[in-house]
Amino acid sequence: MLEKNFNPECFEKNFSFEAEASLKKPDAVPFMVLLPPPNVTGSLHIGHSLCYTIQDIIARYKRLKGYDVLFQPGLDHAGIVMQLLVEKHLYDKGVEKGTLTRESLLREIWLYKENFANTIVGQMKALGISCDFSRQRFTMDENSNRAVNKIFVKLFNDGLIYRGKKMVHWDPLIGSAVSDLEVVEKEVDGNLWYIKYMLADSCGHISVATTRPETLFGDVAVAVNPCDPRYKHFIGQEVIIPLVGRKIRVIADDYADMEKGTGAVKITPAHDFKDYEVGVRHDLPIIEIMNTKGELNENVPVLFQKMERFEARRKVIELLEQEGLLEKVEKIRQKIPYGDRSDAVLEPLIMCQWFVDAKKLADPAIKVVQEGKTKFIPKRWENLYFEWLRNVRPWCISRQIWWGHRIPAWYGPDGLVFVAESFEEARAQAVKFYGKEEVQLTQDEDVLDTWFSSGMWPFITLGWPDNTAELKRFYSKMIIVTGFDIIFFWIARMIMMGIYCLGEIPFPDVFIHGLVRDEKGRKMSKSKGNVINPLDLCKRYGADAVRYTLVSLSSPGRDIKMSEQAVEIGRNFLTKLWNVVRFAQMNGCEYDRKFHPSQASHPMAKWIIYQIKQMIPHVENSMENYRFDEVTNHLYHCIWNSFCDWYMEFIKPILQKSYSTSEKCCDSSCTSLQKEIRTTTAWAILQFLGVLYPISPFISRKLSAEMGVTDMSWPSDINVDFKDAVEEIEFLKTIISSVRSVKQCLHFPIGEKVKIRIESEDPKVMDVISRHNEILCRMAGAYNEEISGQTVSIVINKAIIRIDLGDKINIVEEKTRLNTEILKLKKNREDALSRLADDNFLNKADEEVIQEHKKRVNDINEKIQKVDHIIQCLGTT
RNA sequence: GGACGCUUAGCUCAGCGGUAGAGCGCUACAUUCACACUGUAGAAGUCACAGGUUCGAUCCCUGUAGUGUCCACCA
Repeated sequence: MLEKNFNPECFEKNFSFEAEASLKKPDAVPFMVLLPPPNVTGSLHIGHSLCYTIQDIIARYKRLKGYDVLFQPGLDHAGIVMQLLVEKHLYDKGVEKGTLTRESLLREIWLYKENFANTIVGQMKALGISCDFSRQRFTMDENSNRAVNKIFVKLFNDGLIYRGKKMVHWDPLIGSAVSDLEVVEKEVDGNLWYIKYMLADSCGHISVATTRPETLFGDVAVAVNPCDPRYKHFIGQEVIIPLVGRKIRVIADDYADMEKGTGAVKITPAHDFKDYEVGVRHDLPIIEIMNTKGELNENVPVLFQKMERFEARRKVIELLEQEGLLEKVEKIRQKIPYGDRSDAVLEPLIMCQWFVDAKKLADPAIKVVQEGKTKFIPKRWENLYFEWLRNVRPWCISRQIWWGHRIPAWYGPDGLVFVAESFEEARAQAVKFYGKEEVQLTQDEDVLDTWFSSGMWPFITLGWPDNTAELKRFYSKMIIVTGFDIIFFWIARMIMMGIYCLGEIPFPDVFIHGLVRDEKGRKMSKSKGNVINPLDLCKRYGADAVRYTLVSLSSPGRDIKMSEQAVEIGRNFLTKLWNVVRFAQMNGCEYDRKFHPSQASHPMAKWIIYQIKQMIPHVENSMENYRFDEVTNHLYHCIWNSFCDWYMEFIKPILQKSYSTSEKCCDSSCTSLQKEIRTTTAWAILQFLGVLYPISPFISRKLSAEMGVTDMSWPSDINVDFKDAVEEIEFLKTIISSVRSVKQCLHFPIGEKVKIRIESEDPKVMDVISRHNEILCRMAGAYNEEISGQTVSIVINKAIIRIDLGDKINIVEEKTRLNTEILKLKKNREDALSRLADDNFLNKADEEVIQEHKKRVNDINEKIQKVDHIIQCLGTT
């Protein structure tokens, strides 16, 4: 028997879903949910909870629907993030950064990796995620490493990977290059300094505005717009760089914007992306003035050498001011690029790095989405995807850190590079190339961008490059669920890599969910202190409630405003369910496997069966469309409003034993009626639990087990036609609600029963009333008997319900109420009639709509007639 | 600067070419009946604004305003 209090903590921990997660159905249709691998560093945040819950719902639903589901978990090695984190941990333990060798640092990181991984798996299990943990993968597994090398070599041989000297975003704090995507622009307060560059051959100067005066040491020109009348005569002249005295030429280039600054801009090709392009156009020299630590190098005056970049900036300004070369300073808001992981100001530096020519990979990836082979849901995210891929730039994939896939490239003594899947192969290449027995080779020090291997996730998790059975069975049959923020980082690259490596799309559907924000709509962040920890919530409210709440709030293309209070939505609903099941249990509702809904005879049983029959296709439709908010909505109303509020109240007298003895209309089948109701009730509950199971699996399992059913199953087709019974019950519901409403509106004491009388010329209506008289009176708080004197009357379909409210009734008010009602009815009738009088409407509207309007008019007429009649009666009494 | 969203009840959000919906909140009543994490009833909306298409627009189109996000941008 269920405990009185619904306490998820007591039973959630007892359930493990590993058995069903690893269950294989070789004869069924394969379907795969590919879990985006969380960073091995992380613990799960509320965004993960939503993402994983959605995937778990899909996986469980598909399992119930008979698919052979592979729900594949894994972890990402998270190169830079992981190395930074472990270095910090070690630092806290007293290990200075830079004192460990490559090998010893990697050893340490692997140890941490094991710990972190266990934490994440534990958290996922607590949330009830039913992925197959026996198939847990890691981006640095043995086969993944082989895959990475193999693809690197293939891309290299195809000319799609190259090593070259280019300008990259450099993170001085991490000491590594990063890709464009790892740059975040932040708007900050800054200064715009106006500096005088004196003319070399005559007096006068050109003023140049800059936000980075320290880079003047690397200046090689000053550019002005060829159309700018202010500077036309300066073109070709020489100016002197302040503090260094080097002469540079004034050049004409469209790049100089007449509106910005002074219209003259200093050109520093070694330290600015745009300036670099100008330098190339004008064949200007490149002067690098900064080292990889962000300090000025030997190409600047001695005073500045080894000076940190921001210190150098202050010093430059100070000296310029002393020399009277600083014209003015302007306070501005400016956007500055920061590293997304280090939060350090990035420097554009020219360096030798490895790049992927993403442009060539992008074209087929654009095509498959255009052709609808891969679909984004909601569709509008495709725009973002196209936009990025069409403008994709070379992808810098080398990172100057140690944790990650080491680049499979080896250098000969003369610096020549040999790219191969292994050292042995590289050596063989080198031996052949140099024609010597022994060649000294050194491997490239760099590792690959984490996203390089993440891009292969769909197939390395299935065992590629080995030709496994899983690969054959599940590749391109999977769904990806993720947030829009990694469409570029991950989705685009998986599609590119998938097509390039296997010649086939990895997945037909990409479902993009919204971001989880705080209750005010702000992004959650540690610094704001508005982070909601999902595991705390699970502890307090239960994982089921958290899961239910998250998806009930998630609508397509919209972010979710989440608060702790919101979880009460799920908690309250599940408590209600718990209680109603407990009540059913207390009343001997037992599941009977042999029961079929078509056997039901009692109208209320038929009614609830019908409600469930109606709900199932709605839920299925919503599931197929990834509308989990709709799924919860359908369930909520069917369980709470239909089942608890109406059905349960309705059958209470039947369930409770005394009913069977006092009920007169029943013959010996009384106990069989009771049995039918009990069985129907249990059956209904199990249908609900089956539908709820994908969303809130713990409680579904728990309650199911209480009903003696251990296997969860999706409701099978309910093929019944209970139209008459449904109409009958709906009619009763309206009467009950209306009587209640009249009683309360006129302040009739709630606890007191009111006298009612129901009249109708239709014998069918009177039959319904007499059959359900007892429950009708019970639920309406009334008793049905002769009434003499004043009544309030309401019209429902073909019946008039007269209610005796004693001294609460005021004839004048009652007449007013009825007259107002007639006015309202007439207004509605007028609306409909005016449409029906319009030829345009009659000619052009759908026949169905016209009929509907006609019926509306008829119904209203009938009702007006009855209400009118009531008013007449009031007048005469 | 470019692109994409959003604007519906006090709040959070569904919806839809044919009489405007839910949850929460609010108001009144009920006090131990499975459930106060409850029940019953109720109030509450110019569907941002202006045009257009249509027999009919909250819904489709155009524009305006407000708001949010992403991309680009170190003068």
